[in-house]
Amino acid sequence: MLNPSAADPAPIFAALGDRTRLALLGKLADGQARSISALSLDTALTRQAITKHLHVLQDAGLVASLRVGRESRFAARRETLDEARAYLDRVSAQWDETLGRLKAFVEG
Amino acid sequence: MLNPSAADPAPIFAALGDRTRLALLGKLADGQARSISALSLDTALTRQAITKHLHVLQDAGLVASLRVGRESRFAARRETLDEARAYLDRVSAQWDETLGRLKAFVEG
DNA sequence: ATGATAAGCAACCTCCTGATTGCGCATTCA
DNA sequence: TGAATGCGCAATCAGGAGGTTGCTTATCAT
Repeated sequence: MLNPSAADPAPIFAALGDRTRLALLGKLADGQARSISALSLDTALTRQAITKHLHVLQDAGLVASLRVGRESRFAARRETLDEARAYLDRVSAQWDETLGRLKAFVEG
Repeated sequence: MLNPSAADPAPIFAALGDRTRLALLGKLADGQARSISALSLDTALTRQAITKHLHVLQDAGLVASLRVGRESRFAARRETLDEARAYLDRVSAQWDETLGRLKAFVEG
């Protein structure tokens, strides 16, 4: 299985837990693949910093890369984000089954 | 506004990006409030380690604590998890608007 | 062939994180 | 009152995260 963190969503959330990386995902949200240089524009960070962040996203499965000529293009991956969504939905559903939470909070 | 990270979901995801903390949220998923000691059972970690993780979750707004006698009880907070869900849903919806992503991935 | 552009690699640095240990304080119970 | 329980605080430590700089390699255009 090449899919990273199939049954452990923590690495996915960890990858999402950074402003810069969320911004990168935002830039890739239109579905277009972009080179590292393109993704480094409008950023205070260096190209290498962006590269590292992209690799973190890639290790988490949130983006995929493809080398085209001298540039390597990154695109967002749908599946992994859906994994994270599914996990939160599951937790949320579990919480839904328990009412009177505030009551229990006081009474223990 | 006391609500942490109202417009910046990164800290929420960062808090979720740890196995131990996800496990803690799992234990609290039944809506019951639990003491630190109770949450430290069935764990290889020390009580202090659990305490730190709980504070991380609290700073992110994912749990709330209440001191009762000599114990401090933690309970899951619904709102912040919903924030994270809403964010992922927004991103996902944005991605939905763009078809032919794989096509664009090659063509750039 | 030459120069510019895109990216990779490696070393380095600072700061944060996860975790431990040791101790002290408050609360409950016998 | 005295012992046990639950917790907080502080110091400490190893390792990883985020970021930079410097250099090299590959590709494209002229």
